Formats: sequence, C-alpha cells, structure tokens
Amino acid sequence: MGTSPKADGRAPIRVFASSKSWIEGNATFQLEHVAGLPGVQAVAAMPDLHPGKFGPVGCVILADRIHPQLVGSDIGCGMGLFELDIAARKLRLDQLADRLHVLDQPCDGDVTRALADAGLGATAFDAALGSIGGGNHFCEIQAVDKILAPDTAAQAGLDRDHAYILVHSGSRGFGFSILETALRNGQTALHPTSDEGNAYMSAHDHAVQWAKLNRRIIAERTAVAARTDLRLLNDLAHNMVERQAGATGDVMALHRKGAAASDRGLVPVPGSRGTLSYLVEPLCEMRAEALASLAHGAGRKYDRASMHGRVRVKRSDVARLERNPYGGIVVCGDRGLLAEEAPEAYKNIDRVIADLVEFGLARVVATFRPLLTFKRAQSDAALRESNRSKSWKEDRR
DNA sequence: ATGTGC
Repeated sequence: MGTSPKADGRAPIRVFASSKSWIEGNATFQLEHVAGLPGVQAVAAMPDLHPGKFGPVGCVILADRIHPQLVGSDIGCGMGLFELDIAARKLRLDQLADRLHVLDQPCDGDVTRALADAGLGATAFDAALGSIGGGNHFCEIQAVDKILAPDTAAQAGLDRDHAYILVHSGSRGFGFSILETALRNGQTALHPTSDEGNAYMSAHDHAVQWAKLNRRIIAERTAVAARTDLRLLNDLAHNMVERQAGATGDVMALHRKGAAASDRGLVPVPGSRGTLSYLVEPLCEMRAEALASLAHGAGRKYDRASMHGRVRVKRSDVARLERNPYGGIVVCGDRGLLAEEAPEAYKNIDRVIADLVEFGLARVVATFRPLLTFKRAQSDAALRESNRSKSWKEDRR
C-alpha cells in the first residue's frame, strides 16, 4: 500500500492492494485523474481496481461536492445475499435452470404492491423490476463451501447445508435516466446541500431503493422457482454516493464506485462465475483510512472487447463456459456475453480477499461455491427483435 | 451499465 503525497492539488490516494495484486496501468492513471477532480479530498482504492468508463471501478472518493459521473449510470447496483429454506443437495438444478427462464419475462405478480410495500412511488421503469439486466449482472444459487468464522456465521444464522442466492443487479433504466438528466443539465459537480444537489440525491436514493427491491424480487422469483422460502442475509449497494458530516461540520459526499460499505453488516464479495464467492466481516481498525469501504468483487482483468479475441465462442467453448469448475451450470443465452464474462476475464478473488485480510480490513466468515448461475438468457439480437415487435404492436394500437 | 441503433 502506498499513500501518495499531495501534489499538483491532487487528493491523497490510499491503495489497499499488495504488490501481488495486479492493477492495470490505466486504472492507476484514472485513479490519479479522479483524485484531481474538483473538491476531492481523499481517495481509497481496493485490490479489485480496474479501468471504468468515467474513472476506475473499485474505489471510494470523498469530496466536498457530488460528482454524478463517479456514481455512474447504474445507481444502487449491488449485491443481495439470501438464504433459501432448503438444503443445497435437495435442489434439482437442471429443473431449476429451466424454471429460472421466467427471469427474462416481466413479473406477472403485483409489482405495484411490492413498490408500495417498499414505500416507493411509480417510475417509468417499473416494468424492468425483477429483471437481472446485462453485463456482469447475475443471479447465482450457491452452496456453503467452508465456514471459517463459526461464531460470526452462527450469529448471522448461516446454515452450512442450506442453499443461498447471490443477486448482482441494479436500477436498470432508472439510474441510467437519472445520470442522463444530470449530465444534460450540465450537472457534473453539485454542492451537497444545493437545490440541484438535493434533487440529485433524492432521485439517487430512490434508485438505490429501487435497485435493492429489484434484487429482492429477483431472489423471490428464484425462491418460487425452487418452491421454497427465503431470508435476507444482507444487501449492499456498491455504486452510490452518500452525504456525511465533514471534519469541520460541512457536508461531504462519499462516492462508492464499485466498493461495498464496511459499516453495515457482513459483505458478500463475489468471485467470477467460475470461482468461490466470499462472505466477509468488515473490521474497524482501518475503516476510516479505507473510507468505510471494501472491495466489491474480483474486478476485471481484461476488458470486454478483448475477451472476444481471447475466448472463441464456438460450440465447444460455449459448452465449456456453460459449466463451472465445481460442476455447476451457467445459463447465458448470449454467446457474446458468455465470452465477455468468462471467468478468465476476472482477477483472482482469493488474492483480492487476501489483500483485504492482510490490510486488516476484513476477515473471512464463509466461502460459497456456485451451483447455478443465471445471466441474461436472451441474446442481444433476440432482445432487439422482441423489443421491435413490442413497439410494432404499440404503434398499431 | 443502458425499455442498448443506423
């Protein structure tokens, strides 16, 4: 770890990655750029740091103003971990894989009721509630691999025999539209208590709650497919900004750009879809230095575009990518996405976790192995075709 | 990441 001296008006950067964790040069370059943005006072980087569209993913930025671009378009994106009320060995995974295709259809249940129960008003994007989305988003059925902190695991009610669901999804078109509106109005930096700042935060917080509900509904649909009940272990957003009191009483903005909060319970840290995932307990000692945050996953090693060259998406490769090394199933109808999201596109999650442990940021509670990973099942072409036919029907009315 | 485009 190094703390850069404050030079060129750049905020100090603290990197919680050992020399064993490979970090791409462009990610470091982006990190330095972000540290030089207006009003930035401190930056913390996690071992899963990798280049992003606007600044690197896997970092935390404390500033005296809100930078909507740092939060990005998927406001409220995060991880929900749920326990299913069924033993993992009792699941019929092939059957469940078939049934989970309902996740590609809109909810047929009463989404209005779910929104009302969550205290949320209607949005123009509610038809997408309960859908996973694309990119690195997934819904994964897991089994406990090892419990490494039995006391903490027992406190959380973890049962080594039960199946678990880890949902990675966000606010779909809703968060996207909020960023779009902010940028259209030229709002690249907002004072936290200005009218514009308040309006952004209000829309942002709505999207954070919407995304959390989205993960809940995805998990509930999965539980229905498995004919069982579920219980929430924890749900944490890793793309978000929150206001907090600064040292001199002024209001600051803490941006988590692909980083999980370390002050609100156990943190699920997913690996790639071909590795173990972790549940970790944040430790307090270095919390302030790490800006109250932890790594949010393995982090990409190769960008999406380059994966198309690295992984040939022939039939034999598809067959390989549709299984994981644990004998589990990966459902992803989109060949291109399958290549982009191949496990080899990601850094080693064990190394990322080892760094968190070595820096005293967390300890491992349990590991989970993937049994069934569900990603967007329809290809791009199929989705476009389906949208086209929908709008054609609307045009005809 | 995106009710993801000419």
